[in-house]
Amino acid sequence: MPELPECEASRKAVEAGALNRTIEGFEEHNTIHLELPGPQDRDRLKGHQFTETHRHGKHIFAGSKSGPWIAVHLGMTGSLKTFDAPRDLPDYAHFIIRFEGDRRLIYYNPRKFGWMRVIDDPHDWIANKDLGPDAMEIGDNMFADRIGGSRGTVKSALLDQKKLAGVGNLWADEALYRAGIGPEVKGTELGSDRIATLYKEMRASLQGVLDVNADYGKLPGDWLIHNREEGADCPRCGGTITKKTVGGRTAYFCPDYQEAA
DNA sequence: TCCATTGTTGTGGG
DNA sequence: ACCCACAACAATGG
Repeated sequence: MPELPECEASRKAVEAGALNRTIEGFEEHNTIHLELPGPQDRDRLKGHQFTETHRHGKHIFAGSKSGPWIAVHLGMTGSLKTFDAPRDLPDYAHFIIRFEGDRRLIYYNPRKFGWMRVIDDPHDWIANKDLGPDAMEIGDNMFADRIGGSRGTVKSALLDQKKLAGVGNLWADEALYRAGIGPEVKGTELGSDRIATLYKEMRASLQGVLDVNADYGKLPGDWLIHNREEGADCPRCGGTITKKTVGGRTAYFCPDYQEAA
């Protein structure tokens, strides 16, 4: 799932392979129902270069001081990669920006939930979107206010992009697991100690995934990510991993390791 | 056939 | 007015 660390891996791919080259053209394949830049926006991009990238939560941006920017949302299955004149692209390489020298930036998205738009400025755009602070940028006090002040479940609060941008279903579960907090605990039931623990463990979860560039196979075996199956043994206490819908999403957690209230 | 995933949107309750 | 919960929607493969 492209959450903050996976989006960061895509941002890095853009940073490494798609900067400082003039945009020459576009290709698209099987793009029905996928929101992409239209003819006018493509004309705006053509002839410009991307010179910098930015990421906020699950949104990725590329552009330059004076030129247009692209804003990208990867939905649930998207990714960005660069190639030199690739052949044999899969069907889900839906949109391609072609730069000088045959370099290509490819927007993959098998499930087609997601989009790419052309915008003027990422910081203005973020400010107008009612997005919360990035989960790796937010400070401990603001985290405590936003998550601890939530009357709903702590899991719903972590997933709310207006409170905190970047955490999705997988890493919300991982953070709660590490913190020993049940997903159905209310934000307002968390004391300052447990909020502080959750803040620390959320950062540790995200940083751990960032450190392996979102290659899950490189994460330690005692992470919940490797045990997201009903009835699996909890790698930390020997309890049983349980599956339950919380806040409309599937939560996996260990009722023994994670306190209910 | 149903389920899983995401953000958005609309509705309704407190 | 605000906060929160829930359902529906989009595409697709398992």
